[in-house]
Amino acid sequence: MREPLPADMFDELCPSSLNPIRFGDKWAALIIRCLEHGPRRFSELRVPLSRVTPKVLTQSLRSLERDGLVKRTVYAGATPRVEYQLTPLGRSLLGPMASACAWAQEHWDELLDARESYDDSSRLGRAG
Amino acid sequence: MREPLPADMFDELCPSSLNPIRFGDKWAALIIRCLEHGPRRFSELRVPLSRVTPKVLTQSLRSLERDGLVKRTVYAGATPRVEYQLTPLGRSLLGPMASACAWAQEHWDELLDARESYDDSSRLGRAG
DNA sequence: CTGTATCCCGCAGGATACTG
DNA sequence: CAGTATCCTGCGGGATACAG
Repeated sequence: MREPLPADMFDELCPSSLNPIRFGDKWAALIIRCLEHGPRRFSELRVPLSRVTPKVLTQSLRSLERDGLVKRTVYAGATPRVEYQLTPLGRSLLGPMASACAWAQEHWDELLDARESYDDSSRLGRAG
Repeated sequence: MREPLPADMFDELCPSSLNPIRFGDKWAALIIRCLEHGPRRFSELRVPLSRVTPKVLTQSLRSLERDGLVKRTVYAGATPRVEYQLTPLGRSLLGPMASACAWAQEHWDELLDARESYDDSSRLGRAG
């Protein structure tokens, strides 16, 4: 209950200071879930991710590709056709993500309540 | 393998567009792990989180407190003494976080390798 | 259809110094 | 000891338009 903490968490724990725990950029997790049940084309992804501009979607996909989580396949033909799919490495993230997702489902209300009462008492306590 | 995706992932899946999956701000996950084995004082947190300025550490802690994940306790006395500890809600995050952490430990090398070969072929392929 | 090209901006987060 | 106060910066990410 009172062992000293390691001197530098950045060297001691997960590589790169545990930042992979954030699962990449803002849309990465959502994209991965969109690919969970099979390959999708760019335009197919744009539907559920309607709030993401094509530029940003491309950015995120490139980043995922770079990290070996997603594979991009171009099919030759008259009209462009590109498919994105999870690599085995990408699939291996589904477990942890499901775990985080379940947490959110289960505790989201608590978190919102906490937030609300914190804000309330701040407003009252400091009258502003 | 080709069911259509839900129209808007933001309404369909985890609350707030799955963003809780990012576990808060840049340092949140690290802080939570620092509190895993019991309450810590501000200055105790500063040691392992030596790269985080006091301002930012305070910010993150406040945010965690606001979300009901961390409890802040002030002990009266001659000199200031403040302790931070996980709430039950905060503890409930340890599971998912451990899962994400284990993933990072296990697959970090693969990810780095992927990144490297992606960057290499970009450099060669486009000669830039 | 699958993206780039530009331009733009808020704000998380860092540096540094100071306080009760 | 446990923070604030200020100032500053990068860049993630959005809007809009265009291209192969």
